[in-house]
Amino acid sequence: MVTDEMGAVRTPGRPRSEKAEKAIIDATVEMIAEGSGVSELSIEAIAARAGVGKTTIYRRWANKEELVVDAMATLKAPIPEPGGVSARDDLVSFLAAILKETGHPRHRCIMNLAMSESERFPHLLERFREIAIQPRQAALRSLLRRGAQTGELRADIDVEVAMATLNGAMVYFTKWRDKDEVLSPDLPERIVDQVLTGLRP
Amino acid sequence: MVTDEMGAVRTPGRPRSEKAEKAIIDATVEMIAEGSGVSELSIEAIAARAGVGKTTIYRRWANKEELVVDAMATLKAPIPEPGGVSARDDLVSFLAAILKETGHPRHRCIMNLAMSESERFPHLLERFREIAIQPRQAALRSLLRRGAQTGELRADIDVEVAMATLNGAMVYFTKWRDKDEVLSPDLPERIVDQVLTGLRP
DNA sequence: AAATTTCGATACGGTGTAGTTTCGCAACGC
DNA sequence: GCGTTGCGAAACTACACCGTATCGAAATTT
Repeated sequence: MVTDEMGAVRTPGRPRSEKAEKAIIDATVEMIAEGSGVSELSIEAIAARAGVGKTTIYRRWANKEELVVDAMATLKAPIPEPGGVSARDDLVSFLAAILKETGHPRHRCIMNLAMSESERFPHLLERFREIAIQPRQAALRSLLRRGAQTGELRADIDVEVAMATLNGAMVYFTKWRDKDEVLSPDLPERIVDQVLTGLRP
Repeated sequence: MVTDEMGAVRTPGRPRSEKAEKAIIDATVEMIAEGSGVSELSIEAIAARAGVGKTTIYRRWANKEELVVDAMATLKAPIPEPGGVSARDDLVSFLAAILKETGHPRHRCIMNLAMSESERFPHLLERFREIAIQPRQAALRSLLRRGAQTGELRADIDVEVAMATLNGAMVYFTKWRDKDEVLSPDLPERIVDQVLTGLRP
């Protein structure tokens, strides 16, 4: 018996292939990114795409949902950087980062699942909150709090509502715009400036 | 050969049953409202639920997507009433109407489809825009324009961004709140007031 | 070398659905 | 009454996928 560098016991026999594991998860992520819902995802298709036997999948995951959950867990939330000069600039950068992500298939993957299937797959929803929603909410919240402290924003702002308007506006544009309507790249600025300034004269 | 009151030619033989047609569409809507995605909907299940032979469905619709499209077409956009005293009140009423709808299964049906499957089913997306998005956008847009005309809002507001923040904020709360977090009923007011006032001191 | 475990491949029985066809009956115009 | 068409029910063929089992080869410990 042998222990690896982590101190874990290594059992005899051929070790599990990390390459296969990665290929399986990659295939899963790709297929979701291409628009497959969880229910359309078949183990057979994943195995074929990953160039792997079905056995290799079943040996590692008990069911589809767990595989998808693990696949999502590999998609790290890209850290939105807080380090700007003003709250306004930080907010613009934050929204710009989100806008940029939506073009990336990996995060379209997260989005698709979040929007559609989270209701039917509770574990998935849980993991999704953890990976995608909460980090961003936390970042945005601290941005707003800091702005309120420095006096750039009112001290009594409703942070949750502010988060909803900013974040919601981006989602609205990226998900519900007309099919071939182009997103103007200054969207983040327009949104932030309007939210900061308000609509009243 | 006979013509009905619309002047259309009535072919010989037994006429198609409107009752069956309604039952089919109702069953479809119900199942979607309960969380079925388009791909999970089976013609067989619809037929069984509607108390109808599969033949009766296939005779009318060539495929599932067309059936779903027709089913959605029966869900009228509930007219958001414009007749308030101030732009602020109108906006609050508008958001309140949307909030109320989200509790209603029929509109959860629309929402679910819109969020999830619209990318994969272009006809569906098209119809969804027509039924759900465009009427609301139009109503909200005219509300904002009117507010700008009366001077209650600035004359130079970015209407599209304003729509996105208001509408997006509601969607954000209704879709992405924590599972058992309750929606405070004054949400529409909080959103509208913040969007109108802005975040700056 | 022997034992053990995983690998990809393939095959298997079982289930669910698609879409078609057939049946006997019902509803309509002629 | 007759011809036509729609009706619900059932049977049918054809897949796709599930989850398991089996295979010979490969990788690793003992």
